Amino acid sequence: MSNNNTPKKSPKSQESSSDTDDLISKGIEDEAYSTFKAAHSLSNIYRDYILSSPKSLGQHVFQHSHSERYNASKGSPSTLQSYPHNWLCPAIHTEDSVSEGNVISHDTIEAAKAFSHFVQDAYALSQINQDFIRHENKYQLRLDQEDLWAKFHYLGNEMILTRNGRCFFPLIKGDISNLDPIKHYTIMMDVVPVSKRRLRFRNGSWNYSQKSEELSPIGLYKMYKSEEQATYGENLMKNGFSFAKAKLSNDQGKITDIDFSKELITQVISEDQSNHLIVQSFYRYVPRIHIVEHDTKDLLFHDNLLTTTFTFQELEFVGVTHYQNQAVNSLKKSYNPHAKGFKEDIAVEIPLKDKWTLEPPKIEFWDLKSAVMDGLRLFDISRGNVKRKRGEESSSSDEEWH
DNA sequence: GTGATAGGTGTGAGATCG
DNA sequence: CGATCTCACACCTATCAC
Repeated sequence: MSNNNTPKKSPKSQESSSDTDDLISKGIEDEAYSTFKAAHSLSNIYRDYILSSPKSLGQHVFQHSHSERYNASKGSPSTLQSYPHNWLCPAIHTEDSVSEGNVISHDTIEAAKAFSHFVQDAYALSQINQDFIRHENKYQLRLDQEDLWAKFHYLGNEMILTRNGRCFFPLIKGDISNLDPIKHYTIMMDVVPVSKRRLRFRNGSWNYSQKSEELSPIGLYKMYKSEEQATYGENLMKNGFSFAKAKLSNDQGKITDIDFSKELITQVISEDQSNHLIVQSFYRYVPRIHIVEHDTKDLLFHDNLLTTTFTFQELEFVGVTHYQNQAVNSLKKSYNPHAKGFKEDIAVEIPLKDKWTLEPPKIEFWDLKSAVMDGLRLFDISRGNVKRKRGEESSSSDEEWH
């Protein structure tokens, strides 16, 4: 695409796909067009939410605005509407268009505005549906080897990353109760960044790196299905769930970019069938476990799928290629049966307790699309942040992040 | 129970990167 | 030159067929 024709119509999401095609045929400068396309696609998704599921969208926007508070001087959902459009859509702009001072086309800005209008509409709807936001979770999720997770968390857990993928240890598996025995459920997991900045292990503890490090984009955000595919609640309650085959990899060659022209949810959940979750070393992540409820055996992405998300802070880990903390290394060797050959006689120093238990998890109740969008947003922020120029580092602390 | 095979571990030397 | 990554390796468990 090389000519300079700019479309006269603003790319509002109400436009049909033929309008989009029209824009393509008229031609827009490459980078601006890809940005516009992403924004346009997001606008459509938000419009769909408003039309089909105002309640769940309200919840998502509440989460969205709430967690974006580090961008605002003082953030709360009630201040959302008072912010300018570009505050509401940080994920729309490509890093290059913003951080390197390139001119953003009129179309990009219009698309961004269209997007944020929908966000604002959705937020207004959420005000009417506060009861949904206050929904009380009914499921109960228990992790296996709770005590072990708690001990690793006490030390500051690390997970080894390899090109070919390395399993989590302890394994992420457990039991669920209070499901409807005759309904279908799919259990999913994603791994999202907790910190915006790179870490270093110095003098026996993890600290945030002082250097402004240029890191490659993290790439693919992925929602990983458990080994138990869609099944009846009865089976899940009997057999539990397991992510024992999920592996962590640092091989960015395995990353495929998300194509915003496709149906986003379908793409994120079903296209990549490998068991690899790609993360970067020396960043802190946390796995989230999602219980997705659906009426039929097939997981229909376009339906309004009730999703309950559990985040245990004790599952946080730093991705590493070699263990940094000797105590974590020793504890892994003590408990992982596959590392028996390296087991040491010296016990790791951990305070004695009657029982090591987990804190109650953070529970979010929304629909699957919102959960996926939230995961994408977290990765986008991480990506945008590492590309930020020196001196433009957000003044927000990482304590604010979580 | 036994043996074969596949695959999950941490190790450490050397390679690579900035 | 230090920090980080890669790979082959020994050692182990898990699974399967017999």
